[in-house]
Amino acid sequence: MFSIGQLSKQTGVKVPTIRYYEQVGLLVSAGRTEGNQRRYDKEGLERLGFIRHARDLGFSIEAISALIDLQQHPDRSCQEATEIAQDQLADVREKLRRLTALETELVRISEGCDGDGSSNDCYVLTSLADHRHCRTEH
Amino acid sequence: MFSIGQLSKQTGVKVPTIRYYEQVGLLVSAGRTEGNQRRYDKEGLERLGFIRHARDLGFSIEAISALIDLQQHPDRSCQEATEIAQDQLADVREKLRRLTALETELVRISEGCDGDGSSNDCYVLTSLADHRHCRTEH
DNA sequence: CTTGAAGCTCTAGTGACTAGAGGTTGTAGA
DNA sequence: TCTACAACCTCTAGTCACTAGAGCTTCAAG
Repeated sequence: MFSIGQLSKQTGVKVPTIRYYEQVGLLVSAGRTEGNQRRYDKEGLERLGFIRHARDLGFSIEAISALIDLQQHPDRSCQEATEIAQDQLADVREKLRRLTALETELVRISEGCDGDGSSNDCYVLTSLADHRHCRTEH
Repeated sequence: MFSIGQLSKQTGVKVPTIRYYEQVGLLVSAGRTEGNQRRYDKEGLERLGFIRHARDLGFSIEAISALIDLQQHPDRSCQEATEIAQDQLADVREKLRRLTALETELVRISEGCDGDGSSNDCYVLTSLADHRHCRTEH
């Protein structure tokens, strides 16, 4: 049996975050000692590991809830799980596309200015003032 | 002179967002009509355009505040502006790095599963349950 | 002069936590 | 067995950048 602090160390999830996950229903309410402190078993540890990993991959709390539901109903087709993962992938790809465009613009903006001179004619500022200078859509 | 609605249409920034920008000090308080409605001139329009563009590029409200301060003190060196832009670029690059790793994992996870079978042995779920399957750091 | 779109302020909600106050429990060492 | 104190508890409020809604007032076209 682990205390919340031990669970935190093993998973890398901060203590208040673990309590938050319980509050929003992502973790089942843990058992308690007589003095009202949370105690976790191996299952709790694994569950939190799953959540941690999914959060690292950018899944929302809502999506993770749905995935956990699926885990607990092994009779249901895993098509839903695949859909959630593919939605997430589409999301990540869209973000990549946008960030790549932003990188292009930021490089252009940063390189135009050598850091000398007054901000009067600073390339960073004039670039930001006028979208028409941009090479990409964003 | 423009009403807040006209300003919104011209810049693509929503009306409540414009009021929010004023509230947090990003936009100088607009002049008002006798009936207390906001009226903007060309300068207000340009300022909001600047903010819009910088937000699109991912700059925080705080960073934009700093950039606007610099615009209003043309005597100050633009080194600060360049620094802000380069910080933002570093930030974007870090996000790109992480997202690229996530994309790799998500492709691996999504492709492992054909959507058939029960969630009992769904590859998506087992992959998320065990970080050790991952090919990349994240 | 009427109508209704557009404006106003204020409060509260979003997601995923994080921080702090103020009190209680568990446990290691004396 | 006692004592210290780290770790735990709950609760409220704050973060960021908005967004939504209630309930009211003003502007401008017909």
